[in-house]
Amino acid sequence: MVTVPVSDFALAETLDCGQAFRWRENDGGSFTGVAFGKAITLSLDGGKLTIDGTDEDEYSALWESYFDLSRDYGAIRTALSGLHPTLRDAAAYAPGIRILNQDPWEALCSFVISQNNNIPRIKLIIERLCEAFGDELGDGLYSFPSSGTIAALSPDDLAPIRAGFRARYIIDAAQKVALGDVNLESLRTAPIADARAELMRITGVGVKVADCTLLYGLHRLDCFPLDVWMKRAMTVLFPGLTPEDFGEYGGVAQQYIFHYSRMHPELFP
DNA sequence: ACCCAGGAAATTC
DNA sequence: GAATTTCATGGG
Repeated sequence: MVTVPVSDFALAETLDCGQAFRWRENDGGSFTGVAFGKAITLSLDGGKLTIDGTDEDEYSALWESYFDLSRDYGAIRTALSGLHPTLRDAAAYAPGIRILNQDPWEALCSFVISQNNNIPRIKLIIERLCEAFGDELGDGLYSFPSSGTIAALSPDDLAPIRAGFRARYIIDAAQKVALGDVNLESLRTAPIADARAELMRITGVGVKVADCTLLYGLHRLDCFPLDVWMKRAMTVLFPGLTPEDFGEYGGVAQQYIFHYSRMHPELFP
Protein backbone atom coordinates (compact mmCIF):
# COMPACT_ATOMS: atom_id res chain seq x y z
CA MET A 1 0.00 0.00 0.00
CA VAL A 2 1.31 3.42 -1.01
CA THR A 3 -0.08 6.89 -0.37
CA VAL A 4 1.10 9.95 -2.27
CA PRO A 5 -0.14 13.54 -2.63
CA VAL A 6 -1.52 14.35 -6.08
CA SER A 7 -3.19 17.27 -7.83
CA ASP A 8 -5.06 17.65 -11.12
CA PHE A 9 -6.14 14.02 -10.88
CA ALA A 10 -9.60 12.45 -10.65
CA LEU A 11 -10.10 8.72 -10.86
CA ALA A 12 -13.39 8.54 -12.74
CA GLU A 13 -12.39 11.29 -15.17
CA THR A 14 -9.14 9.54 -16.07
CA LEU A 15 -10.13 5.88 -15.88
CA ASP A 16 -13.60 6.11 -17.42
CA CYS A 17 -13.09 8.63 -20.23
CA GLY A 18 -12.55 6.18 -23.09
CA GLN A 19 -8.74 5.93 -23.09
CA ALA A 20 -8.56 2.68 -21.07
CA PHE A 21 -11.05 -0.14 -20.79
CA ARG A 22 -9.99 -2.27 -17.84
CA TRP A 23 -10.83 -0.17 -14.75
CA ARG A 24 -13.98 -0.81 -12.71
CA GLU A 25 -15.45 1.53 -10.13
CA ASN A 26 -16.19 0.00 -6.73
CA ASP A 27 -18.79 1.09 -4.21
CA GLY A 28 -17.39 4.18 -2.55
CA GLY A 29 -15.59 5.54 -5.60
CA SER A 30 -12.39 3.49 -5.56
CA PHE A 31 -11.26 1.80 -8.77
CA THR A 32 -9.81 -1.66 -9.34
CA GLY A 33 -7.98 -2.71 -12.47
CA VAL A 34 -5.00 -4.38 -14.07
CA ALA A 35 -2.10 -2.91 -16.01
CA PHE A 36 1.26 -4.41 -16.92
CA GLY A 37 0.17 -7.65 -15.27
CA LYS A 38 -0.41 -6.03 -11.87
CA ALA A 39 -3.76 -5.65 -10.10
CA ILE A 40 -4.32 -2.62 -7.86
CA THR A 41 -7.12 -0.68 -6.20
CA LEU A 42 -6.98 3.13 -6.16
CA SER A 43 -8.72 5.54 -3.86
CA LEU A 44 -8.43 9.31 -3.78
CA ASP A 45 -9.27 11.39 -0.73
CA GLY A 46 -8.53 15.06 -0.31
CA GLY A 47 -5.58 15.17 -2.66
CA LYS A 48 -4.08 11.93 -1.36
CA LEU A 49 -3.93 8.95 -3.66
CA THR A 50 -3.78 5.52 -2.05
CA ILE A 51 -2.80 2.49 -4.12
CA ASP A 52 -3.53 -0.88 -2.59
CA GLY A 53 -1.67 -3.86 -4.00
CA THR A 54 1.71 -2.22 -4.61
CA ASP A 55 4.79 -0.98 -2.72
CA GLU A 56 7.11 2.03 -2.90
CA ASP A 57 9.50 0.44 -5.37
CA GLU A 58 6.77 -0.66 -7.75
CA TYR A 59 5.07 2.71 -7.44
CA SER A 60 8.25 4.50 -8.51
CA ALA A 61 8.98 2.04 -11.28
CA LEU A 62 5.49 1.66 -12.70
CA TRP A 63 2.47 3.50 -11.33
CA GLU A 64 3.91 7.00 -11.12
CA SER A 65 4.57 6.75 -14.83
CA TYR A 66 1.34 4.89 -15.66
CA PHE A 67 -0.77 7.68 -14.18
CA ASP A 68 1.64 10.33 -15.51
CA LEU A 69 1.86 11.82 -12.02
CA SER A 70 5.11 13.70 -12.52
CA ARG A 71 3.63 15.90 -15.26
CA ASP A 72 2.12 19.30 -14.46
CA TYR A 73 -1.40 19.04 -15.88
CA GLY A 74 -2.37 22.32 -14.22
CA ALA A 75 0.10 24.10 -16.47
CA ILE A 76 -1.11 22.20 -19.54
CA ARG A 77 -4.71 23.08 -18.74
CA THR A 78 -3.82 26.74 -18.31
CA ALA A 79 -2.02 26.80 -21.64
CA LEU A 80 -4.85 25.02 -23.47
CA SER A 81 -7.49 27.21 -21.86
CA GLY A 82 -5.96 30.23 -23.54
CA LEU A 83 -6.39 28.72 -27.00
CA HIS A 84 -10.19 28.75 -27.20
CA PRO A 85 -13.06 29.55 -24.81
CA THR A 86 -14.84 26.24 -25.46
CA LEU A 87 -11.63 24.32 -24.81
CA ARG A 88 -11.34 26.24 -21.53
CA ASP A 89 -14.87 25.06 -20.64
CA ALA A 90 -14.09 21.46 -21.61
CA ALA A 91 -10.89 21.43 -19.55
CA ALA A 92 -12.67 22.97 -16.56
CA TYR A 93 -15.42 20.34 -16.85
CA ALA A 94 -13.01 17.46 -16.14
CA PRO A 95 -9.76 18.99 -14.83
CA GLY A 96 -8.69 15.64 -13.36
CA ILE A 97 -8.12 13.87 -16.68
CA ARG A 98 -4.61 12.56 -17.24
CA ILE A 99 -3.29 10.65 -20.24
CA LEU A 100 -2.21 7.21 -19.06
CA ASN A 101 1.03 5.51 -20.06
CA GLN A 102 -0.56 2.23 -21.07
CA ASP A 103 1.21 -0.79 -22.47
CA PRO A 104 1.54 -0.10 -26.22
CA TRP A 105 0.41 -3.57 -27.30
CA GLU A 106 -2.63 -3.40 -25.02
CA ALA A 107 -3.55 0.02 -26.41
CA LEU A 108 -3.11 -1.15 -30.00
CA CYS A 109 -5.18 -4.29 -29.48
CA SER A 110 -7.87 -2.43 -27.52
CA PHE A 111 -8.36 0.24 -30.16
CA VAL A 112 -8.44 -2.34 -32.95
CA ILE A 113 -11.36 -3.85 -31.00
CA SER A 114 -12.90 -0.39 -30.58
CA GLN A 115 -13.62 0.15 -34.26
CA ASN A 116 -17.29 0.40 -35.22
CA ASN A 117 -18.12 -0.60 -31.65
CA ASN A 118 -19.47 0.97 -28.48
CA ILE A 119 -17.64 1.41 -25.21
CA PRO A 120 -19.64 -1.04 -23.04
CA ARG A 121 -19.16 -3.81 -25.60
CA ILE A 122 -15.49 -2.94 -26.12
CA LYS A 123 -14.98 -3.51 -22.39
CA LEU A 124 -16.82 -6.84 -22.51
CA ILE A 125 -14.80 -8.14 -25.45
CA ILE A 126 -11.52 -7.12 -23.80
CA GLU A 127 -12.53 -8.75 -20.52
CA ARG A 128 -13.36 -11.98 -22.34
CA LEU A 129 -10.01 -11.78 -24.15
CA CYS A 130 -8.15 -11.41 -20.85
CA GLU A 131 -10.14 -14.10 -19.08
CA ALA A 132 -9.58 -16.58 -21.89
CA PHE A 133 -5.92 -15.88 -22.70
CA GLY A 134 -4.40 -13.81 -19.88
CA ASP A 135 -2.87 -14.97 -16.61
CA GLU A 136 -5.10 -15.29 -13.57
CA LEU A 137 -4.14 -12.80 -10.86
CA GLY A 138 -6.77 -13.72 -8.25
CA ASP A 139 -10.09 -12.08 -7.35
CA GLY A 140 -11.35 -12.77 -10.86
CA LEU A 141 -8.73 -10.47 -12.40
CA TYR A 142 -6.59 -11.36 -15.39
CA SER A 143 -3.60 -9.84 -17.15
CA PHE A 144 -3.87 -8.62 -20.72
CA PRO A 145 -2.56 -11.45 -22.92
CA SER A 146 0.79 -10.86 -24.60
CA SER A 147 1.12 -10.36 -28.33
CA GLY A 148 2.98 -13.68 -28.47
CA THR A 149 0.05 -15.51 -26.93
CA ILE A 150 -2.46 -13.99 -29.35
CA ALA A 151 -0.15 -14.43 -32.33
CA ALA A 152 -0.43 -18.21 -31.97
CA LEU A 153 -4.24 -18.20 -32.18
CA SER A 154 -6.64 -18.62 -35.09
CA PRO A 155 -9.86 -16.68 -35.65
CA ASP A 156 -11.74 -19.77 -34.45
CA ASP A 157 -9.81 -19.64 -31.19
CA LEU A 158 -11.01 -16.07 -30.73
CA ALA A 159 -14.64 -16.86 -31.55
CA PRO A 160 -15.65 -17.10 -27.86
CA ILE A 161 -14.76 -13.45 -27.21
CA ARG A 162 -17.22 -12.42 -29.97
CA ALA A 163 -15.08 -9.74 -31.51
CA GLY A 164 -16.70 -10.43 -34.87
CA PHE A 165 -14.86 -9.29 -37.98
CA ARG A 166 -12.13 -7.78 -35.75
CA ALA A 167 -10.74 -11.22 -34.81
CA ARG A 168 -8.44 -11.44 -37.79
CA TYR A 169 -7.29 -7.84 -37.21
CA ILE A 170 -6.35 -8.71 -33.61
CA ILE A 171 -4.33 -11.69 -34.82
CA ASP A 172 -2.53 -9.74 -37.54
CA ALA A 173 -1.59 -7.04 -35.02
CA ALA A 174 -0.34 -9.65 -32.55
CA GLN A 175 1.74 -11.42 -35.18
CA LYS A 176 3.40 -8.26 -36.48
CA VAL A 177 4.19 -7.08 -32.92
CA ALA A 178 5.34 -10.47 -31.62
CA LEU A 179 7.64 -11.04 -34.61
CA GLY A 180 9.11 -7.55 -34.39
CA ASP A 181 7.78 -6.74 -37.85
CA VAL A 182 6.26 -3.68 -36.16
CA ASN A 183 8.50 -2.41 -33.37
CA LEU A 184 6.21 -0.49 -31.04
CA GLU A 185 8.99 0.87 -28.81
CA SER A 186 10.69 2.53 -31.76
CA LEU A 187 7.52 4.55 -32.30
CA ARG A 188 8.09 6.56 -29.12
CA THR A 189 10.66 8.69 -30.89
CA ALA A 190 9.94 8.22 -34.60
CA PRO A 191 8.51 11.20 -36.53
CA ILE A 192 4.79 11.12 -35.94
CA ALA A 193 3.90 10.60 -39.60
CA ASP A 194 6.32 7.67 -39.85
CA ALA A 195 4.98 6.14 -36.65
CA ARG A 196 1.43 6.39 -37.92
CA ALA A 197 2.34 4.85 -41.28
CA GLU A 198 4.15 1.99 -39.55
CA LEU A 199 1.10 1.15 -37.43
CA MET A 200 -1.15 1.32 -40.49
CA ARG A 201 0.76 -1.59 -42.03
CA ILE A 202 -1.32 -3.71 -39.65
CA THR A 203 -4.62 -4.94 -41.08
CA GLY A 204 -7.43 -3.22 -39.25
CA VAL A 205 -5.39 -0.17 -38.29
CA GLY A 206 -6.35 3.07 -39.99
CA VAL A 207 -5.57 6.65 -39.07
CA LYS A 208 -7.84 6.75 -36.04
CA VAL A 209 -6.67 3.50 -34.42
CA ALA A 210 -3.06 4.45 -35.15
CA ASP A 211 -3.49 7.83 -33.47
CA CYS A 212 -5.16 6.28 -30.42
CA THR A 213 -2.29 3.81 -30.11
CA LEU A 214 0.24 6.63 -30.33
CA LEU A 215 -1.54 8.82 -27.80
CA TYR A 216 -2.68 6.25 -25.24
CA GLY A 217 -0.04 3.56 -25.71
CA LEU A 218 3.08 5.51 -26.64
CA HIS A 219 2.27 8.81 -24.94
CA ARG A 220 2.64 10.91 -28.07
CA LEU A 221 0.75 13.84 -26.55
CA ASP A 222 0.55 15.80 -29.80
CA CYS A 223 -1.67 13.12 -31.41
CA PHE A 224 -5.29 14.16 -31.81
CA PRO A 225 -7.47 11.14 -32.75
CA LEU A 226 -10.58 12.04 -34.74
CA ASP A 227 -13.48 9.65 -34.16
CA VAL A 228 -17.16 10.28 -34.85
CA TRP A 229 -17.56 12.26 -31.61
CA MET A 230 -14.49 14.39 -32.27
CA LYS A 231 -15.47 15.09 -35.88
CA ARG A 232 -18.84 16.32 -34.66
CA ALA A 233 -17.16 18.34 -31.92
CA MET A 234 -14.75 19.97 -34.36
CA THR A 235 -17.57 20.92 -36.73
CA VAL A 236 -19.92 22.25 -34.06
CA LEU A 237 -17.61 23.60 -31.35
CA PHE A 238 -14.37 24.44 -33.19
CA PRO A 239 -15.33 25.37 -36.78
CA GLY A 240 -12.30 26.25 -38.86
CA LEU A 241 -9.79 24.69 -36.48
CA THR A 242 -7.68 21.62 -37.23
CA PRO A 243 -5.97 19.15 -34.87
CA GLU A 244 -2.64 20.89 -35.49
CA ASP A 245 -4.04 24.11 -34.02
CA PHE A 246 -4.07 22.48 -30.58
CA GLY A 247 -0.31 22.17 -30.42
CA GLU A 248 2.09 19.88 -28.57
CA TYR A 249 -0.55 18.92 -25.98
CA GLY A 250 -3.30 18.42 -28.53
CA GLY A 251 -3.88 14.91 -27.26
CA VAL A 252 -4.76 16.24 -23.84
CA ALA A 253 -7.09 18.79 -25.44
CA GLN A 254 -8.64 16.01 -27.48
CA GLN A 255 -9.43 14.04 -24.35
CA TYR A 256 -10.99 17.04 -22.61
CA ILE A 257 -13.13 17.68 -25.70
CA PHE A 258 -14.07 14.02 -26.20
CA HIS A 259 -15.22 13.64 -22.61
CA TYR A 260 -17.03 16.98 -22.60
CA SER A 261 -18.83 16.10 -25.83
CA ARG A 262 -19.86 12.65 -24.64
CA MET A 263 -21.28 14.15 -21.45
CA HIS A 264 -23.16 16.85 -23.40
CA PRO A 265 -24.85 15.05 -26.32
CA GLU A 266 -27.46 17.81 -26.46
CA LEU A 267 -24.82 20.04 -28.09
CA PHE A 268 -25.04 17.88 -31.22
CA PRO A 269 -28.60 17.70 -32.60
C1' DA B 1 -37.43 -4.86 -38.54
C1' DC B 2 -34.80 -1.13 -38.10
C1' DC B 3 -30.64 2.06 -36.30
C1' DC B 4 -26.17 2.91 -34.33
C1' DA B 5 -21.53 1.95 -32.32
C1' DG B 6 -14.10 5.99 -30.27
C1' DG B 7 -13.52 2.36 -38.37
C1' DA B 8 -11.41 0.05 -41.85
C1' DA B 9 -11.45 -3.28 -45.74
C1' DA B 10 -13.55 -4.57 -49.91
C1' DT B 11 -16.11 -3.30 -53.74
C1' DT B 12 -17.91 -0.23 -57.08
C1' DC B 13 -18.21 3.68 -59.80
C1' DG C 1 -8.96 7.65 -56.92
C1' DA C 2 -13.11 8.98 -54.47
C1' DA C 3 -17.59 7.39 -52.86
C1' DT C 4 -20.35 3.51 -51.09
C1' DT C 5 -21.02 -1.09 -49.05
C1' DT C 6 -19.91 -4.59 -46.07
C1' DC C 7 -18.08 -6.52 -42.06
C1' DA C 8 -20.04 -9.42 -36.68
C1' DT C 9 -22.22 -8.48 -32.72
C1' DG C 10 -25.16 -6.47 -29.29
C1' DG C 11 -28.26 -2.87 -27.45
C1' DG C 12 -31.92 0.37 -27.88
